[in-house]
Amino acid sequence: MNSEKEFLSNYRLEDYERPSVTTDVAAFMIRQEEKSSYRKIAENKLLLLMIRRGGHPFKGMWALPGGFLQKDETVEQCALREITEETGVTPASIMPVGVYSAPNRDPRGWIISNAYVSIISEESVRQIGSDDADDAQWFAVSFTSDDDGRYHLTLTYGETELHAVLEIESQHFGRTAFRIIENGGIAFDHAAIIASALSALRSEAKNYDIIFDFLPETFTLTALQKVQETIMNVSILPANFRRMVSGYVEETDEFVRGEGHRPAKLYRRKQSAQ
Amino acid sequence: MNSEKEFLSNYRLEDYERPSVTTDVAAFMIRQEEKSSYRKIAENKLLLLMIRRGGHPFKGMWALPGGFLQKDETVEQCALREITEETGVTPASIMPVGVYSAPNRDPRGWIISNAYVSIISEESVRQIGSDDADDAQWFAVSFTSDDDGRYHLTLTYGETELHAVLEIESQHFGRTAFRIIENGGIAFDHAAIIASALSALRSEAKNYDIIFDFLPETFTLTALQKVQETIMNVSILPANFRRMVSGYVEETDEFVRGEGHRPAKLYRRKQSAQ
DNA sequence: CAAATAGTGTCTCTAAGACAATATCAC
DNA sequence: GTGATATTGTCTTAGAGACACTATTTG
Repeated sequence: MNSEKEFLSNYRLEDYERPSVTTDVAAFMIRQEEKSSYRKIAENKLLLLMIRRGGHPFKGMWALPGGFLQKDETVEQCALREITEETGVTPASIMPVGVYSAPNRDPRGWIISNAYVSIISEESVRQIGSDDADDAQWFAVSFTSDDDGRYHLTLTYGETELHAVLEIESQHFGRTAFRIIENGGIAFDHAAIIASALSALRSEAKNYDIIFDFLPETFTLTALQKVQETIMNVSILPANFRRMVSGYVEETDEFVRGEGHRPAKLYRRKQSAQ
Repeated sequence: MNSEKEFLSNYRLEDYERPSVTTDVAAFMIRQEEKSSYRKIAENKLLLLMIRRGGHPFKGMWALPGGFLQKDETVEQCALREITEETGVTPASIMPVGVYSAPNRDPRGWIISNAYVSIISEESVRQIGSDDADDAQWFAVSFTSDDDGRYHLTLTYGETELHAVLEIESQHFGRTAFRIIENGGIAFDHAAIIASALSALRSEAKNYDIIFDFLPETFTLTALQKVQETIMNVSILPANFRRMVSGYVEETDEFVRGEGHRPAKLYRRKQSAQ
């Protein structure tokens, strides 16, 4: 009969084969485009951070930022660390989207990935600036479904356009897992991760949980509405949007002036549970 | 300059330290209790499968069924395999609830766990029977919150009562992650996994996605309502429940007779997307 | 008939969508 | 004043909760 102490000192985890564990992070940001004319409102674009792979495998293709789990951290901390290393910015929010563990998903061997989605405000990126080499870029995202139940993910940066085709594999919680039909030049199974991350983003945006993370501390309700419309890919009547978020925001005394029309009151997120 | 082939043949994953990866599964079942009197309807109990640990660490304490990930399977397949090995039954449904990777969560070393929740119908268990040793048992589950924002998880089997206290750590999607205040005799961090699994179960039950998995192919609407009430821990007016699920079910020609009151029509789940 | 569940009809209330109207600035 | 956005008010409609009522069986 062993004591627990004896047992543990004799225990050899190394006797069993183990996978390598990584995290891959889909980091999203919303950028205001150029105003088409003064006094018109700026359009928003949803952007995703991608890294061009410098080495094999999938050399030269684009992939999500990610890296190996270290012994002294949780997978969530690992995901945060990856984004901070890559952008210099700590994300406003981060959440898991799934585990990818198909035996042949990585040609280097047995590697399973914990996928996360994170949100970065444009403001924080502007403050830090970007000293990235040109191997890290923000791609504009488009994600739509056609009549055949297929989903089209298009990432655009300058002349580069990556177009992946996917279909639904399973649905749990508000989340959807996808199967890749064409990876469109996106490395590994990352096209599926990105699609799943987008569906997670939309699911969370439904109850206004995460849209604030794209904006600075204070914001106009119109700016908040544009974020919601950009993520959900819908358009909302201002009167209805204001009523729906009214429980989640509180007024400040500040106004935004000088835009060529009626000044807009600045709001901040209400902390109390609605 | 290497070719991809050369690169891969020289690649040594073993150069990096790797964690062991397990899955732990919270398997739920709903059992009809004895009728208090003839012609009265039977009450339901929510049950959770637990295993008494035969070895160190946490020897003699109760834990979720689980095991190490094998090289030729996904984590989801691993979870399915564990439940089938333990019960002889393939779950009607299975879904992920989170990854547990705190560095010191397992005294044996660096072990991260993929947690799943699965649903088993009482019918399937009754058909297979249980040849388990007495180290695998179904515990009755109670999960409530008090006014201080604390959550109380109570597992009962015969004389054995395990009572854990938890609080909310984070909320994403419909899911909630918990922090353990007292583990109540539940091994590892499994009390937190169970709490999270229950919140996942409730979240999924909201839109009637999983309640059918607790029942046989055909069922009465009252039986379906009892399942919903048991999981959500609420009571619903029959008229309203019938209206709400009407889009998810379709009639059969069968009736249940001989219960001392008006016969109930049997329904089955409607396959078409509502 | 009594006890019990099965099943239907309808009133109310809330929240979301549609739309009209007013307010306020920069030029 | 004009062009643009900011903000408010209200009509309509869909869906959930409450509740009263009818239907059908076994003993």
